[in-house]
Amino acid sequence: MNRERAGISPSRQQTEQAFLDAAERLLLREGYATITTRKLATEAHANHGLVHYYFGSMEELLLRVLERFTDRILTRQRAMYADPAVPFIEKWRKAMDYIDADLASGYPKIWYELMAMAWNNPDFRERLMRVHEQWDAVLTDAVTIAMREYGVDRKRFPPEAVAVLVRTFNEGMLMERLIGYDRGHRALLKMIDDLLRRWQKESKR
Amino acid sequence: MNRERAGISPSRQQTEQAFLDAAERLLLREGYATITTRKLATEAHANHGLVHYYFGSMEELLLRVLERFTDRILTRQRAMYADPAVPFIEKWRKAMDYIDADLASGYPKIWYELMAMAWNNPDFRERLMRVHEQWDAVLTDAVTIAMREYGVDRKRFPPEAVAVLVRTFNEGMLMERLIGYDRGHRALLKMIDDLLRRWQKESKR
DNA sequence: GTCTATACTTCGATAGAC
DNA sequence: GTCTATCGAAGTATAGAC
Repeated sequence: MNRERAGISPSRQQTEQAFLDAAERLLLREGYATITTRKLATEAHANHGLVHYYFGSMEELLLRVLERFTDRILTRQRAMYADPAVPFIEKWRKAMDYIDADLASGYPKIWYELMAMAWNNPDFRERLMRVHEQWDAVLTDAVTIAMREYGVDRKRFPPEAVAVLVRTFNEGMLMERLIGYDRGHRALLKMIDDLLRRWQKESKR
Repeated sequence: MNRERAGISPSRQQTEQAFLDAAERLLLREGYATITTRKLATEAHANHGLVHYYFGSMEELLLRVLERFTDRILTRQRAMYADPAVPFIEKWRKAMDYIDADLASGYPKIWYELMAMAWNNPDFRERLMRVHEQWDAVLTDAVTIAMREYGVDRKRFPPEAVAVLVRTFNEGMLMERLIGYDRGHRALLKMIDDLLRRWQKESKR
């Protein structure tokens, strides 16, 4: 008897989502390696037989987790960077504010667990490459506009390259924080903020 | 009969190393999640009972892998960056040359598998924090000297922050390559090389 | 649709033969 | 020191009861 006695039986949709939610919590707490159908079912307050009935296998379920999770992230990133009217420095600061909130919510841990699965799974790898492509497009656009806005020399600092720098240093920084290491992170973020502020000010003259 | 018939029985030392080598190969090929004592023993051409006899448990064995691997990396990094007489651009280019060679040899994959284990294991995390500290010290020193050499404004670009940027963007870039994504990487490396070359030339005048 | 019972496999770990 | 046999636990997956 896993469900509340007085409650109405949840729909299949709801139970599926409960499984996906539970899988994210397990990725956050223990990592992908130790997830089993039984543990997942317990976490989701559902029956472990349903995992196979709904998803076929754990592998399929985790692929669904990946898709749902990356959809969510991409939507947010697009919303954050898309508006060309917003000065880049504001987008940047908002993104940096997200870092702390995200670490508290566990987003990065889930993201990197999915990445780690992709290192050893072609289906996951394929999906994550597409996500990176889209994330790349959004960020490159924003950086291109920002550099025009700030009048930075596009020969010396190609927007494409700068966008990659931003993307990769973020990925590296978050990964370091997953092992509890953040030496110099604050100094780096301050350096970048100072730089953006200076450009922002100079471009207004 | 796992060993060659004509050969002399290998020493315990040799067999231990064979286990550690085999573990690295499995990390490279399949990731940490699927390593078992039996698979490891097959890969090492040894008996799976010896894993427990020598190391106590798979956990202990993998911790030994972590220690041996990170020792190797730190030694190389120190050798590469330590000499203050070598111009920074030469160190940098050597480091960038290593990237391709390393990816071919599988070093980064092993490194990130160990990182992924650390996300869910306090002992691993502790060890990797110390490695990052030492790596940080080496790189910060090298960057500090380089920036003095190149006469870069240390107020705007604190060496500590620059070192973190270099470290993190490298980590992020390598991680992207593990999923087969490298869009813009070449452009970014070229941008940095151009910058260093310009500084190098200007500083000689 | 949901859940339990069960088949089958594989794991870590160890006892005991050699 | 090395290897095999084996234990008990836990896994995936499914058949069949409800």
